[in-house]
Order: sequence, then C-alpha cells, then structure tokens
Amino acid sequence: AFATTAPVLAKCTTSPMLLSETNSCLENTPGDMSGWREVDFALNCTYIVPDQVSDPSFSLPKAMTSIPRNLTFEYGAENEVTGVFSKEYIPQGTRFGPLQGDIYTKDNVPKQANRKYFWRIYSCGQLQNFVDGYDVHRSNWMRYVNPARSLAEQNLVACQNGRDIYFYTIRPVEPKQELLVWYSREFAQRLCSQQDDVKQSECKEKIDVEMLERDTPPDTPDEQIVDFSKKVEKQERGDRDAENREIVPPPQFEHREPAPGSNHPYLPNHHPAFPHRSVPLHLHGLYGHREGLVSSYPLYPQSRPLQHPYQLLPHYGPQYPRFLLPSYSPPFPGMLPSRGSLPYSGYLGTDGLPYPPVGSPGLLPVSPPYPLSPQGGLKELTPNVSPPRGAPATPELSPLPKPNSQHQSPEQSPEQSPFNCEEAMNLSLTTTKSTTAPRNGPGHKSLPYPLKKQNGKIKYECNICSKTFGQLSNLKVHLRVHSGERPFQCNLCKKSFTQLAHLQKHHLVHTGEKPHECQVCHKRFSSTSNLKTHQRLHSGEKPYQCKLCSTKFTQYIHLKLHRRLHSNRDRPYRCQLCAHAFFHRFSLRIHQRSCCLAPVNMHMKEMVERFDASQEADTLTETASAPLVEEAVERWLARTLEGEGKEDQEATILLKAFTAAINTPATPVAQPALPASHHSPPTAYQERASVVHLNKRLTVKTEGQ
DNA sequence: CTGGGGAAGGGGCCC
DNA sequence: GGGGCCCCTTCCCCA
Repeated sequence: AFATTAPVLAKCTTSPMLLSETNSCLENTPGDMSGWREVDFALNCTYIVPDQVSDPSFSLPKAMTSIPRNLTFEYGAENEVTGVFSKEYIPQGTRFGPLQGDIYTKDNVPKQANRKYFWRIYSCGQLQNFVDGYDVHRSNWMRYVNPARSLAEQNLVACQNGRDIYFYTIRPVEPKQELLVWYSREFAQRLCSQQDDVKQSECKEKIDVEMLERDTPPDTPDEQIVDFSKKVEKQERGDRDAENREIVPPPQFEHREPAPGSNHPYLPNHHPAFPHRSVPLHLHGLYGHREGLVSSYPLYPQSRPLQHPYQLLPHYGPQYPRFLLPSYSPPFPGMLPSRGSLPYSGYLGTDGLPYPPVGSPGLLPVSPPYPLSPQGGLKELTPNVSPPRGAPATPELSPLPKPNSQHQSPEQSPEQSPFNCEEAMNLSLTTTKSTTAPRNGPGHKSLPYPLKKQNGKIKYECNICSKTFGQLSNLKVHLRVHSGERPFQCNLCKKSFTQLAHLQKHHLVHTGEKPHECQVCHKRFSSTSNLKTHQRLHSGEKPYQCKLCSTKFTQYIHLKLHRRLHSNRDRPYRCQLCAHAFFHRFSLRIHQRSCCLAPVNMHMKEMVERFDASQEADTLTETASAPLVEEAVERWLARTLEGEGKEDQEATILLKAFTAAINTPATPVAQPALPASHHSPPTAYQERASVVHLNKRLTVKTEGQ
C-alpha cells in the first residue's frame, strides 16, 4: 500500500515552499499527527464539515440545530445533551468548526459570566479575546463536545486557526463513537505561557470559579493544561514516569469514570498524566453513560489503515490524490473532500481559491481557514469559512499578507466565497432540492447543466471548461475532474478514483491479474492500451516521428523526451530580434507579435515556446491559416493549463494574447530567418509531420464532434 | 544520457 | 447511472 506513497514523499521534499510548513509531518509515522502544529492541521486537513444551517424559525437553539449531519447528540435522563457522537465513519483529518459563541475581550467579560465554556483566543502571544459557548442560542454544537480523559480516547484536537477554534479528527472516528477533544500542543503551550499574564489580568477568584465549574477543555486553568505532545511522550514512557509529571489534568478529567474492569494504563485513574484525585462529580453530570461507551470501542490507536498525512497534500497534480474516501461510498452528507485533487487547485504556494467542486453537491474543497505566511506563521485574515461574527482581518504573526487570494475577486466578500459554510449547505441541499443552488463560482453555475445544440443534437455543456457532452451522465462524470470527487476507493490501498472502471482496473495491481495477452509473444498485460502499445513492437508501427531528425517512436513520451535533445540550432525559425528559435513558422510569428519586444512578458514568451513544441503545433502545417493555428492554441491551452491546475482565467488571458498575435498582419520582421545550416526551405517540414498517426480525439475537444 | 518497454492512472465515448 | 472499452499520458525502470 505504501508503494504509492513513496513518490509522494519524495516529491514533497522537493518543494522548499512546503518543507518549512510540514517538516514535522514527514518525520512522523503515517497517521500520526502528534507532532503536527496548528498550521499543519489547517493545511493538511482532508475534509471540512460545516455546521448545519437551520431555519431561523426553528425553535431549538443553535447549539442544538447546528450539529453536522454526520454527528448526533446523546441525551441524559433529563433530556440534556451529554455528549456528541458520530453517526458514520469519519476519517482522520476532518475539520469541524469553527466554534461559535459570544466574543468577549478580557476587559469586557460580564461579571456574572459563567466561564465554563470559555475558550481563549490568542494573538501575537497575547490573550485576545474569549469565545464563550455558554449561550446555547449563540454558540454551536461544539460546546457539547466532551474533553478526552486520555490520549487513548481522544479523537479530536482543538486548534486555533486565525481567530477561530476548530476541532480536527486525529484518528478515524467509528460510527457511534463519542467525539472527545483536547488541546493541540501549541494551544496548550499558549495557555501555559500565558499563565503569568492571565494571573495578572484576571481575578484569582475567577480562576477558582473556572476550576470548579469548567467542564470542557476550554479555558482550562493554566497550571492544568496538558500538552498533547507530552501526552504522547508520557504514553510511550508509561507509568514509570508518572511520578515526574509536571502537569496535571483539568478537573473535568478527574471525575470521569473509567471503564469497568479496565486496566488500561491511560484511563483516568491510571493515566500517567492524569493522576487520580478524588473530586466531586462535575456540575454537568455528564459522565453517567461512560461505562457502556468506553467498553464499546477498543483502545485502538487507529481503527483503519491510515494514510500518511503527506498523501493528503496536493502538490504535484492529480496523480497524487490528496484525499481518500470511505470504501466504495461517498463521504457522508456534509463531509467535504479537500481541494487536493482539484485540477484547478494548483500548488499551495501559488494558488488562490480553488473552484468549488460540482460533481457531488455535498462536497466542498478544503482550504486552510486562513492564509499561510511564507514563514509558516499564521496571520489572521477573514477565514474562508465565515466565523460567526466575522472577525476583522488583522495580521497577527505574519506581517506580510500573502497574495494567495488572487483567484478571488477583490470585491468578493467572505460571504460570497465558495467556502462559506452556508454555501456549502446550499450545495448539499441541491441533492434534493436544486431550487437554492448557489450562484457563485464556476462549479455552481454548472449545476443546471445548460444545453447547447450542435449539429442538431443536444449537448450538455460543462460551465467550467465548456466541454460538451452528448449524455448528461458523461458530463456528470466529467464534473468530477473539476470537483475532485473520487467516489471509488480501493479497499486495499485506499486509493480512490473517479470512475468505477478505473478502480476495477486498479484492482488488478493487487491481484496481479493480466487479462490481456499478446497473441504474438503471449506476454500478458493488465490493460488493453498497454497491450496495444506493446503490439507496436511486433508490428513495427512507430506513430510518433521527430520532425527534425525523422526518428520514430512507439510512444509519444519517447518523442517528447527525444525532442529535448534538439537544441535551438535545430529550430529553423529564428527571431532576428532576440535570437529565439522555433520549430514552427507560426510560433515565430506569435512570438514576434506578442512578447519578443515586451521582455517583461516572460510568461507569454515561455508559453509560446511551449506551444511551439506541443503536439498541437505539430499537427499544423507551416502554412496553416490563422483560424487553424488559433484552434490549435486553444486546444493546447485547455489541455496544458488544466493539467497544471491553472484556472481558466489564465487560459482566457493567454488565448487572447495568442489570438491577437496570430491575427496581427505580417510585418517584415516576422519573416523567418533560417540559419545557414538549414538549406531546406520551411516547406520541407510540412511534409514531415512529427506525429504521423495521431488519435483523432487529439483534435476533437468535445464529445461527438 | 538516451532510447525503449512496461505499469498505472485519467478522461471520454458508447451501449 | 453503470459498465465496458478505448485512447492518452506519465512515471519508472532498464539496457
């Protein structure tokens, strides 16, 4: 299973931009998030689960109605909420939140405030404000999540991202399992480091109140904060170090009942980090249901094979899937796969806002809730997922705003962002009622599947890439390319695919089955296309020919590699102004009319060169008409930019530049100047098409054309 | 380094 | 919508 992760790891190390962000991830074993920083959670989380958006006329408080669909409350004898449980399998790396509630600065905390649901938000190392989850009408379901009593049972970690608090799953959560949260290491460290300040700025009696009343991790007294990493360390060391503990658990841990008969060293009364102390049962009386629960699930470290976190990263294109889905089933409603596989998502360091997926309306891409600074620090900009009361975007740790929102128009408000929670919910609704389909983003506008007529036949058009399809189902499958949805997962290696057939084909990798046999040499292949390629060896067919040296190849990739060998001198069309040379006359023309005299336009220059060396350019004759060249450019741009995860805005700009250059009337300088070594006129190259046999679909962009 | 062969994944078309 | 199939592309490895 890890064979597929190896190249990912190798590739990750080649990205210096990401190294600083994620080094810690690499050092850990697959699935181990104990070394992760908050930034790692934000960066690498695989799914986001938004809160449910309830009808305002609904009589229940928001804390009750906001619970995501994949979670459920457990109720006590008095019908009070006693805990939050999963309804379905929830993968590791799932983000919940942000936590909602009343916001208080440390100076305007109401005197009568009950602080047991207080969470502290820090900025620049200083206590910035509190989020108070006490009020059920203003807080969300996260107030009900119980604190973990031990590392063994902890499945959520609380992180401050920007000025919001999110809960991330640090291991897969099985159905009917309780969500139990504890602080991230940094969170704990912040709380610890603030100990003195807090003591100075807050009344000691308030601290005492907290100690007595607190029931959740929030705002745990500083001296009782447990560092997640230390918990790991202590778990590894076992009881022998229990004596040396420097940190003690918050009071809420101390009155949770251990599982009957449990002798697990990390359950409360044995946990090295949580020495048992006899204290009164907590005010909430939450833990009467413990016995059944604890015994109902094992003290697993991970209940399913975990992927290395780095497999979640989308650095190098679609062949490295970032997110994984439960076996053969799409994620539960409301669970949102990451943007990782979005072809348009690009690299983390350069992309802006990826398009929202459209294939599965319940799915939305994950984006860190705040931009990451090049230094790896956090800065507080308006989160992509709108906080309850929209904290202003003020840089915190990183002074320089990172221009990574280039894909989002400046005037686009956070509420209009495709990552807005409510948008996500609306998208979810479109599975049943499409009446409220969101209007923003290219994915959204695709949902009504606009019809087009081509040659008298109805076509379904993809509004992202404008490809048309004769069948709606084909369009729907195609939309997965944009959405990143990969509903078919291999249960052996957890790789996921957009189509069942691909999964079936992939399965042969595991079985070793090779159903396709070469009738000549009886060698067997897993796929027909590989057999076909192989059969060229017997037939002698070499469809790919180099235009410059006439060498032929059986595979296109070989031609591509071969062409690198031809240096500038082999390119017959040389620019007299800058000495750049091209394989094609039309490329030279484009070059001279678009970028040659505009040295600042390096990107265009590079793109002209790339087009010149492309298959599409090869299919043209040197005297091809402007519309034909334009068409080839368009095809090439669509293929190239999509493959690189670039957005269509860039394609549009480039196409315009190309088109303008192609259609500019000829000038004397545009005439090719052949090097002395080239005595044959350009027309000679017309007769030596580099690709002798090209699949017809190379020139066909839309179905049935 | 280059050419060559195979493995595997991805997109699309047709039934 | 699902399944089967085809073609294309890329990566990897080897000589």
